Amino acid sequence: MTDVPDSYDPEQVEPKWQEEWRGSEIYNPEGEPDYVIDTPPPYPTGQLHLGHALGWSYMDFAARFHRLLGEEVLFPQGWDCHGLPTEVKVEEEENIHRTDVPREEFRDLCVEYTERRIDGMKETMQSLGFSQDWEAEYRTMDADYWEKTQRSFVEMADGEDDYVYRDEHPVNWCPRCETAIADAEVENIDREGTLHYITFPGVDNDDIQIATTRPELLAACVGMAVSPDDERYEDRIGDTFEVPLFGQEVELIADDDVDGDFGTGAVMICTFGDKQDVDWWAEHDLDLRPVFTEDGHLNHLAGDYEGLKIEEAKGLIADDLEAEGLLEDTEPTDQSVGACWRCDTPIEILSKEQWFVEVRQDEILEKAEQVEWIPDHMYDRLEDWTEGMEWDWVISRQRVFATPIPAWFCGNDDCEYVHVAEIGELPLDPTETDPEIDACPECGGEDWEGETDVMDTWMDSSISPMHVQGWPDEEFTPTTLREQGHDIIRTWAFYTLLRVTALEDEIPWEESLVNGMVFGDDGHKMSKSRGNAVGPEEAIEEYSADSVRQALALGGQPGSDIQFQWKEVKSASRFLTKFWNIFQFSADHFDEDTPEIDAPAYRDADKWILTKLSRTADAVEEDMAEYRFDAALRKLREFVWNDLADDYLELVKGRLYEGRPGERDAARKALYTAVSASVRMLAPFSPHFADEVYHYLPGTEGSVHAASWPDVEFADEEAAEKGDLIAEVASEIRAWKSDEGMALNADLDRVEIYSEYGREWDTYDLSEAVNAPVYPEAGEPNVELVPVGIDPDHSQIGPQFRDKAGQVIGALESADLTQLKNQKEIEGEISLTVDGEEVTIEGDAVGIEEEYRAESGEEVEVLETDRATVLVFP
RNA sequence: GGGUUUGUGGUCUAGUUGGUUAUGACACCUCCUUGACAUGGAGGAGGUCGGCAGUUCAAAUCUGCCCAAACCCA
Repeated sequence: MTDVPDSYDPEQVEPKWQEEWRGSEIYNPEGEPDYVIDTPPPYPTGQLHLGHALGWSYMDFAARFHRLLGEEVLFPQGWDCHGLPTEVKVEEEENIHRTDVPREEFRDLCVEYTERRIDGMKETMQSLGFSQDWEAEYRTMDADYWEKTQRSFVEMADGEDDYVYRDEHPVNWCPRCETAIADAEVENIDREGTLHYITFPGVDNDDIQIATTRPELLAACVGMAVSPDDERYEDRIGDTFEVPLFGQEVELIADDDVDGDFGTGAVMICTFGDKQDVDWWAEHDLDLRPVFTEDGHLNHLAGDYEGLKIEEAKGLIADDLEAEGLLEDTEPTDQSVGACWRCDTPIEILSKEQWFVEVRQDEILEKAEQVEWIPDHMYDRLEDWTEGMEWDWVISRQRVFATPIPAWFCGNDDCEYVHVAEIGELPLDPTETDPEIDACPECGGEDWEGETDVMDTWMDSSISPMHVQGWPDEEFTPTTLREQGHDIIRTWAFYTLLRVTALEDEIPWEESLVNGMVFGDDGHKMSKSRGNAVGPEEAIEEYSADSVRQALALGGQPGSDIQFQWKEVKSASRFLTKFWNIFQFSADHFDEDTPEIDAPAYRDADKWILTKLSRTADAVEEDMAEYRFDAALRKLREFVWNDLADDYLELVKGRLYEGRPGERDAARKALYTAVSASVRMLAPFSPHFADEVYHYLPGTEGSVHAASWPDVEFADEEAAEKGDLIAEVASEIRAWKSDEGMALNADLDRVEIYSEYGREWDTYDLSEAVNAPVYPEAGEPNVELVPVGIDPDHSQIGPQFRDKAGQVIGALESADLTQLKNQKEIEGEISLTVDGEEVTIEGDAVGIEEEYRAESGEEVEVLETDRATVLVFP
């Protein structure tokens, strides 16, 4: 084989194979798949970042590995299209407000925009060599997908279980996005606020002071509260006070949840400042005085302040309190405020009529426990989040670009009937279509008003495993794997568990593999302002996709955060070069018949490398099956570099160049087996490189990704031991030559090797490797033997002597070495006096370290390895 | 404030049920063009395994406390 290029050029090779794969069907499963990935449908931001690259690499490693095992793998790719950020971008780009154009037109603009974004991300995915089945691509904005979302809604609304309901209830509200949002979409941000000490004049009693960071909520004040244990207010429970500036009268109540140490120990209760207010309001049956509008202004209940923005009102009201002499003091305070995770605007809590999905914690957790979480502590996160859920999931959004809620309201103002569509009517947009039923079953009215609210996008993505499994046409069976970042456990994983449990009473996936975050080279979160952000494209261009993938695999074990390091990418690229050179050298000795070499006369070195290969393949397979990609790749690299290249290749060079046909064939066959197996094991990590090598390898047909996992059952323990001896001696002599300043191929007069294998081993390859005649010898070399120390076996001496073990070791160390040696050799045990007592130690438990010393003046060098004593005659 | 996770040579990282000399990579120093590879080879220096206490004959590993960081939650 001489047509193998001298060097490996990923810039040319990678695009070539990507093109090849695109035109083939190797990533499309045939028939019923065995291994199904519920790929996270990313939000089409247009940019695939390294965090995505990590998650997708994990999935691709798993997909390719399972294909090599002969499984039919379904690795689809979806896109979670709907959502606010796109609406905002489109508004910016078109310079319009979404209400400026008809809903349908605005939706079309969003679709068009999303398509462009998807294309960009797809390109990066392909340049990273991911092996999705693009025939199974889906987009949640397509009608055939959101038909499923609507169907799932209808089933959950109509089913006996009745998960979906409509109600007025306080919800998180983003005043900028002007929509309700779910708990999962609220993020807490820490900031410094101002604590206002405000006097509430007493009605027929003394004044009281409260502390609040939100004076703009005075208009919404419906009560005051103190801790029941607070002695300062012991006699004042039930007293009435007047709300400053606004005049409504409120009562002081006692509640355990008041923190008496904060501010003055008295707080005002408003509708609503936070969730705590909601609790108090519900528990003490207080009035509802909502003062905020949906777009973040004050309404008529705020009197003169009507129309002001919330932030403006805060300042003005504080000023006016000051003017009235009711603002006692202000001080800075650290506060944590809920904010919209999409735009960081502080959220408000408004009481609104919305659609909800009931959260049934127990049944979600029951299913979550049946999922295998990798790493398993990720289950705890889900459990914590689930148990901490206080409110049901609000699924309606006051937006446009999302799945329409298939429901209508009776057009008769006096009738409150709400009609949910039948499954047969779907997909539909209720703002454009009337229901199939004619008359309202309650009032007989025939006019219908379509629901303009749309669904939370998590309603789309939380049925992804069902979509992937062909629901509703096919009966649902759990997918095999869900891979995702730990940041979306509380959202996507949670909602998916909720939905699949509700709809199918099944787990969505058997295994949930969680990836960590990817940090920059400096160990910090990647950010543009920090200047440590790296995109996949940049890294590919610098070193190759195959190297980036290896660097991601080796960054740490799945689940832990990893640091993106250029040096790892670089060392991966060096490994590929090394592997290429090994292959190139090997290929020189291969021909078309090499794979067919039958009954080769393997020598010890061959049996040794095959045994090592077999062990490596087993270990790597085990790691891959457990998603320990880091360990798998590390073991593979060590085998290829240390065992195959450094040791085996050096040993068999002589045989390959000058051996007799039979001897040569054995080496060629063993080498072929090792290279062929290694390249297949590398295929999940570096698929382009692997295909390139595989394609040049004789006896192969088609892609390495359609090949099978190496099945090298070779176990010759004795040959493995002898091979270790050979490799060890070769390496020791190489090191010695290096130390002596000799050329590594310098010839030697002869080498004698004394080992437990005596004369019963194969010296041919070693002799070639060290360039000297090699004489295996039994017995002891004829040189002076000097004991230099002891090597106690703590695992024997420890348990035997317990608390005396330290003294025993001490006695051994100070004993006369020659005497110890004699005792051990003659009696098989060692007797010592320890602390005035006679103790006896098994001979096995004490190793005697000895060194051979050449007689002075003799032309011989004595080298010691673990398994042998080597006499080198230069 | 609560929870989860992490802390190993300059940097990143491995270490399965406690057991001799703690893994590898990168960087660093010295030497070497030998018939795959100088993107290579051989050798070397560099660690109180975050700290303190405890359990044990024996702790990177188990327990407790403390410190630091990341994430999640309040």
